[in-house]
Parts: sequence; C-alpha cells; structure tokens
Amino acid sequence: MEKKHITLKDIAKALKISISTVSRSLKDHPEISTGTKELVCEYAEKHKYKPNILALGLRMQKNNTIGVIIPEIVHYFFSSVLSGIEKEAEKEEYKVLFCQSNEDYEREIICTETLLSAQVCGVLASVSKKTTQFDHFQEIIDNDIPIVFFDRICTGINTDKVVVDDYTGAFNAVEHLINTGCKRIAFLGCNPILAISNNRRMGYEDALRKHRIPVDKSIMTICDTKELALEIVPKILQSHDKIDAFFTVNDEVAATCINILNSSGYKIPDEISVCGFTNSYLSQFTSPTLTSVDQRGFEIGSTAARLLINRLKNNENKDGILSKVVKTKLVIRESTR
Amino acid sequence: MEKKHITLKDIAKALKISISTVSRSLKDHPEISTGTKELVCEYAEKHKYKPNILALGLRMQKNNTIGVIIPEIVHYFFSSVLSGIEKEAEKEEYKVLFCQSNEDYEREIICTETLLSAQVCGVLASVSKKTTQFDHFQEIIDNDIPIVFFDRICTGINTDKVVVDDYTGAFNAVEHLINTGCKRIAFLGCNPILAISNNRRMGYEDALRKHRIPVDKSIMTICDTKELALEIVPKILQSHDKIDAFFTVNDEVAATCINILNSSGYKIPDEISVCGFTNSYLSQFTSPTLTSVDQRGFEIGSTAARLLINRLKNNENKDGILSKVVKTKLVIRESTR
DNA sequence: CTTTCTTATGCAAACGTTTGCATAATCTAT
DNA sequence: ATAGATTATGCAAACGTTTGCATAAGAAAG
Repeated sequence: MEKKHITLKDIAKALKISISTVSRSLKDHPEISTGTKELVCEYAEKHKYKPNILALGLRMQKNNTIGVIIPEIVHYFFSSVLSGIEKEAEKEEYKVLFCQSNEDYEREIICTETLLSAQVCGVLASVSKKTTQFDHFQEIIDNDIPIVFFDRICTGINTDKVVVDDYTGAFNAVEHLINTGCKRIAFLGCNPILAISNNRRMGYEDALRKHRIPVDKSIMTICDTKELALEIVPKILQSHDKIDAFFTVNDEVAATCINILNSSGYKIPDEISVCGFTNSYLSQFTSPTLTSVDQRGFEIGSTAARLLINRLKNNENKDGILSKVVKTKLVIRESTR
Repeated sequence: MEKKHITLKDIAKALKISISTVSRSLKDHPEISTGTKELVCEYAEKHKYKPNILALGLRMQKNNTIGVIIPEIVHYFFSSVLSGIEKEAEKEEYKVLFCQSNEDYEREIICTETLLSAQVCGVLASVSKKTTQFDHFQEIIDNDIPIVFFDRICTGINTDKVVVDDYTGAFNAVEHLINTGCKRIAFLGCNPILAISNNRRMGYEDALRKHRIPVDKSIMTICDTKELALEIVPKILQSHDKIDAFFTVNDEVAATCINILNSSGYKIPDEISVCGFTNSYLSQFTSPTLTSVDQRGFEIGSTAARLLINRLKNNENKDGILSKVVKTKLVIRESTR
C-alpha cells in the first residue's frame, strides 16, 4: 500500500513552496537560498524522491536510452558485444533497449520500428545476414537518431561504424600457421557478400603471398557451419592429402574440423594444425584446445557504445563519419604447433 | 532536415480540427464521424504519425517496458533465456530493458535502481551468485512492480517464479546412466546454497537409491568450473578406479571431463560415460559429443515473460503466487552408451 | 524616503497524450 | 414549431518535469 512515487508536487505541497523552487533546489540552482535547498534535499532524500523519467523525457525530448539490434544473442560473440555495450551504457547512465532480429530482414524492420517508437536517442546495430535493403536504417537516420553499426556494418549507409580488423587478424593467424611449418593451408570461409568474409580471405591470401606460397582456389571454399563442415572437410582430406592446416572463419567449423580429424586418426597439431576465428567459449573445450583469432566482442560493444554516447553528448560535433577498428589478437592454444 | 516527429497537434492544425478529435479518430472512437476519421487516418498515415511514447507513458502511467536482470549474458543458458524473453515481449509489444549484474551484488542493486528509475512496468530477474540479501528486490515489489524470478530464484521473497525441474532432470539423467550399465557414478555439483544445486543432487541420489546403488559421499564433490575440474577429476580417477560415469552440474565441467578422459586414454563411453547439464552449444562440439540435460533456456525465458505479462494485463487478478516448472529433457549423444 | 539593485521565489507555459464534460449541430418525435 | 434525443466536436485538465519571466522582499545607494 505504498504511495506509488513521490513527485515534485508532493514535496512542494509538504514544504509549502512552489514546484519550481523544489525543482531548482534539487539541481542546486544558484538562485535558491541554501536554507530551502537543504530543506528540500533532506525531504527528497527521506522520501526517496526519484524523478519521473517519462515526464523528464517528455520535457527534455530525450530519454537516455540506446537501442541495440543484434542478430542472434545466443552466440558468444554477440552476447559479448551486448555485455560491452551494457557496461559502457551503465557507466554513462544510459539504458539499453534490446532487440533481436533473428537474422531475419522482416524482424529487423520491426526492431527499427520498435526502437523508433520507443524514442531511443541512439542505436547500435549489426545487420542480419538476410538484409540487402537498408531503408529501415535510413529512416532512423532521417529521424535524426545517430546509429553506429558494429561488426556487420551496413555499406549502403553513411554512418559511424566499429569493426574488427578481420584482414590483419586473418593475416596474422595464417602467418602463424606458416611460421610453425604449415605449407598447405585450407581456407574455410563464409558467404562473400559479407565484407567480413572477404577481408578474412584477403588476409589469408596475402599472408600466403608474403611467404611465397601459391594461393590455391581448390582448397578455399565456403564452409561456415557445422553441417557444411561435416560434409566438406572429409572430402578435402581425401582429395588433397597434403593439407597440413585448416584456417576457418569461425570456431564452430574449427571445432568440427578437430573432431573429424581426431576420429580420422590425424594427429593435431603434428600432422594438421587448426586455427579458428572468434576465440569463443568453445575454443577452450575442444581437444586439443583451439588456437583462434580473438574477435574482441566485449571491446567492439564498448567501443561502439562509447562512439554513440560521444556523438550524443556533443551533438554539435558533426565532424564526419567515424570508423573504428578494434584490433584482433591471436590466441595460441594446442591446435597449432 | 526532416521534421522531428509529427504530433497530434500538427495534424489538428493541418486539418483545422481539435486535438481531441484527432486523438479519438486514430483510436476509432465511436463518436467520431467516419468522414473525419478517414481524413485523419489518411493524413496520419501519409505523414507517418507515431504516438510519442513518453507522453503516452506519462499520461497512462506506464511505459510498456519490462526490465531484465541477468547475471552474465555471455552464457549459453542466459542468452537463450533473453532470447525467449525478447520473443514473448515483442509479441505483446513490450520493450525489453536489459541489465547485467555480472554476478555481483552491488551491481545487482544498481540494476534494480536503474529499472526502478526507468519506470519499467515489470521485472524479470535471475539473482547473482553473490546475493544473500534481497532488500533491493523487495523495493521493486514495494513499488508495486511485479517481478518474476527465473532459474536462480529468490527464496527470501514471495513472488512468481519459473524454474526448471532440476530434480527430475538429474534423476532421469542418472537413471539413463544406470540403465546403460553404469554403477559407480561420480557427482560433480555446485555450491549447495543455490537451490538448483541441491535439487540436482537429490535427483542424483534418489535415482541411485531407486536402483539400489549406494550413495557414496566420497565421489560427490563441488566442482562447477573448468579450473576445479582440471584439479579434481584426475584425483578422482586415481583414487577411485572403479568410477564408470560422471554426472556434472554443467556442460563446462562435463566437457573438461571428456578432455581429461580422452588424454588419459579412457574410452568414452565404453569405459566411462559422461553426462552434463544445460545442453549448451558446447555439447555438440565435444568429442565424443556430450549427452546433457537440456535446461530449456528459451522456454524459461518465454514462460517467465508470459507470466509477467499476464500479471500485468489483468492486474486485478492477484490470485497468489505462481510457480512454473519447465520440464527438462535428456539429450542423449555419444558420451553415454 | 525614494530609487535601484540583488536575491529568492513563484507563475505559467510547454512537452504530447487521453478523456470527462460541455456544447453545438442535426435529427426525431410529438 | 418545439422539446428531447442523438451525433459530432471541442475545451481543458491531467500526467511530472523544466525554465523564461515576473515579482516580492530586502539591501544598498542616493
């Protein structure tokens, strides 16, 4: 039977002063006498006054909330990102409104509408695999709401973005494989319409070139799920018996490789090395444990949030588009020599 | 240079009618003539009128937002839960405000304050491992905001909750081990102050009793992380050479068991079976793949959200506390016979 | 003792809705 | 023609803030 929430009006009435005086007292306005200030603050404290965020938002035309659109939260990388976002947002007293597109274009549109109608003051998004049109994102921008894309950025639209250095990450990983004696390294990539995919492939190719190893298209293929791996990897092993390493676009495929190799009697890493990408939770639990490129989800999230919040704070500062690159880091474990 | 957002007032002015008529037209109020209605709706449609959610919230004293407190989102189970919550919330046009306690008591308090100040109309929460006081949750209730706990429920407080049937899950898993020929099954559990832990242990013990296998405390221990497993499991293997199965409280420990067993030369499942709990992503990638009790994160999330939303919708209906149990399901893979 | 300048306070509008009540216009029945 | 009922519309308050402006009281200056 608690009173719902005490308001400025209640305080004013109790103290027999005006609402504006109460309001000003609470925000330490210089034109209020210290006596009244103390009185008000004490009363507010005692009765646990909390400003009504809706009224405040209405008055101020903003609600200190940032919207997040994530393809699928049940992935190590994306949940790390969300974690990073949350940390940064909390630090700056922003709230985080969470939406999930489920890798679906239609649902992504709904997400943008939800965020728009929730009147968030900024958006962080990673686009779904199925998205090829970007009008819904454009609409956010048209409403003067800043948006920062992370990881799966949106090439069609001119906004801030945060990506990982896929190219360098792949390059370093492949160079590590080469330096540890691998000469014939298969590349298991993903759909080349994603920028991510191409960058990793180019890192792979350039590392080979640097070390004068021929780039052989016959051992490069699209293979980004467990199912595909179960089908493709055995074929590669049979047809190209000289393969001595797999470099994969994610840890799921790498882990599947490891399992296939184990059960086919290959010694990892002595006969064949395996290197993944993401450095997910998984990589600590394969046997042998998996060498992988750390995709820095948490940092991606916090960096993106940081960027957005900065933009929100000094919104006069429209100094063009910012594009941040978070450095990957190769985490070497037992699956490479 | 878009106009920020069109309001009822704008429509009223443009159409030279009053704001109230516009408002009523848009919600198909019977006392408005069809002519005006059409006019208004058409105009609203054309100019993409979106009601201002803050004003609406202020007026209606609610904002259709539910707050979620999750210990650590970078866990398969919790991210599944969030996914389930999001699905259900979206269906009912609720927004999801996300907070993370990081398994920390202090941060959990901050989360509750954030949600309170955000004026959410309901809360879904799983308590942190470190929490032993519940005043902050009580405060939410004192503010007349319904709260539903999931998985890690809060025994000190009388509210709705959704849990998984840990007891039966464990019971069935252990019975499966027994039925496939295991006789000496080690139990690797977690901190008994969590209700979860006790329920699983009791399921384990009762399954043994049912099959007239003695409960032996010497092969039951607290071991709920990879680090602990790396230390404890080898010891168990040495001192109790007749162990023929491990039943673990989570998949992380189970996966670690598998790795230890593999590298010690044990044949899984022929010599030793392993059964985990959660049925996380991990369980598909161990070698052999892991038999595990599916903890139904997604269903937990959607059930909890459902419960909360029902409570919000007919808030007159205060028919006591509801406690829902989501059924686990044993997913049998290669690590058991 | 006026006048001017501080200092402290209050009034009222605004943010964008919803909704009870009043009222204007039209229609129906006498 | 007139009263009464019906239909369509508008007014204004309310939700809880912030803030420009007005104003009251007291102090300083003439």
